[in-house]
Amino acid sequence: MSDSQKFTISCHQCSLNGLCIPTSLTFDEMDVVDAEIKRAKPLQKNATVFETGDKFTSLYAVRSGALKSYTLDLSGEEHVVGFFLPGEIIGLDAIDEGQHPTSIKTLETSALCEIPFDQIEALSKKIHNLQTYMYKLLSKEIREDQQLHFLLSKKTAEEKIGTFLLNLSGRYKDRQLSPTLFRLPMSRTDIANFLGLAVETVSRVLTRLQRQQVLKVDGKEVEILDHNQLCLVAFNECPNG
Amino acid sequence: MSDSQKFTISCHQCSLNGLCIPTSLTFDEMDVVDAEIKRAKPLQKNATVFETGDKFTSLYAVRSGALKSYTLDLSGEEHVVGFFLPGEIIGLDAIDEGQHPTSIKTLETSALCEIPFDQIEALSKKIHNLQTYMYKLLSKEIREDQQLHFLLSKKTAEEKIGTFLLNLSGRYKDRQLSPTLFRLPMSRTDIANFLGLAVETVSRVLTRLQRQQVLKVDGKEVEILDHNQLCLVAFNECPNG
DNA sequence: CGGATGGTTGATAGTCATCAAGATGGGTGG
DNA sequence: CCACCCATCTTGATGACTATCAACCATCCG
Repeated sequence: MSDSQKFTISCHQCSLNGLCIPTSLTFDEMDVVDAEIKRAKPLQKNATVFETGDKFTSLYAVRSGALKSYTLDLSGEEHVVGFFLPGEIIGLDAIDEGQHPTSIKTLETSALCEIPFDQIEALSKKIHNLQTYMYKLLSKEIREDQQLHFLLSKKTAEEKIGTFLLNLSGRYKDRQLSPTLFRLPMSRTDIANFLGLAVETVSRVLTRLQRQQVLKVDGKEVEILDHNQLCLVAFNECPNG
Repeated sequence: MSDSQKFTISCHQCSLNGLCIPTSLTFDEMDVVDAEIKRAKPLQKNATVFETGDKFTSLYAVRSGALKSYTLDLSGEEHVVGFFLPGEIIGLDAIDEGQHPTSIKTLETSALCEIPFDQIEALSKKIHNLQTYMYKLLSKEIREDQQLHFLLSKKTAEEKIGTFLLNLSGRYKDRQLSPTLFRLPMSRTDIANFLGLAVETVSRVLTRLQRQQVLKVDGKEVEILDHNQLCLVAFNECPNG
């Protein structure tokens, strides 16, 4: 198999699994899009993809692994902005100013697809669904940020952590992975930082939920034992009544 | 002057002041865009523009006034998601799902331009700068939400309110209004709700900042007396060293 | 004038941060 | 292969910030 063939195949996977463009691109259109997506580049744990202030040229689709985005304030304190799992797109916050407002680091060995943004701009004028996809992708991020806003401003520590776990669970489920048994790719410190809590609080809540038979926690391994109860903790409500 | 002429003129203002498309549309292109923007519709105080779950068809550019977006949780509690001032665009969070995740109410008499989204989609394939503008607009919102995330998860009540006031100040300044003397269009309750604080805390912080000669507060009228000091309160830092 | 809404002020209590110390565990080098 | 070490995590004790409860004041409007 020639190198360019492998490339095309890997990039078809990008379109289908990585970029997740959901519908109705023709195969020809997919080829055009794929041709612009650069080969996935593998990165070790703790590698920096880009840093605050770096020039923005490309979006990145996560193929495998997990990453965090963060900023540093003047006193050097880290602020975790979000986490990225396979299938998610990195860099949407950088389009506006042409430089990245956040830094990105891998939390474990990861692979990314680089997608030059000027190509997206050019192609999205020709391929209607790609433009629609981009608008929806950006809009979805805004909507999710609003939910996060609610989480951070109104919820207790227990609700925050419950919601966080359910969110991760849902994202794993979307990727055909187990929604009840998974591994936290990030440290307790990162979780605490992201949720605006102290590490100690995260630790305490997790052990409390474990004592209550809602979770089983072993280091980074988490098993959701009682999904309904976890929903109650997170939302004060339960999907089945 | 014919009705259609008036329409065009009002809509040129939309492009320049309302939509704030910053650069390089030709006059012909502006005419095309403007032709699709519906006449500003005036709304009284406390009017509902749309509600959670309503079908999404248009974005709205604020021409005058002020609005808030909010959701209601199951117990009927309101959660204020954000505020909109003249020149800002409402509805970006609705593109993804095709229905509005939030409700919008006017905080005072306001006027909006309705911009059908299918027209934006169609035109942004023809007019490069419009597509770029839309990408940047959406991206900017994401970036600002990240800053809000930081505000809510890490800052104290005083820092939150200081930052909130400076944010408003900046937005008024962008609109050629006084950045030091302005009127809060929203109630203390809305501010508290938005920032994840109790009304009492907002009230206390405002009076404290007034005692410290940082602000002058009279009901909804606010005057920033000591901008540097307010920056210190908000960010622990001061623009001039 | 009186009720309603919104805002301010005071007293108390609860949640969570902070400080401190111990436990666990993964990685490295001897 | 083991021992050590550093980072991460957990657990406990204390205290601070801010929510809550309660009362009072101002303003608006019928």
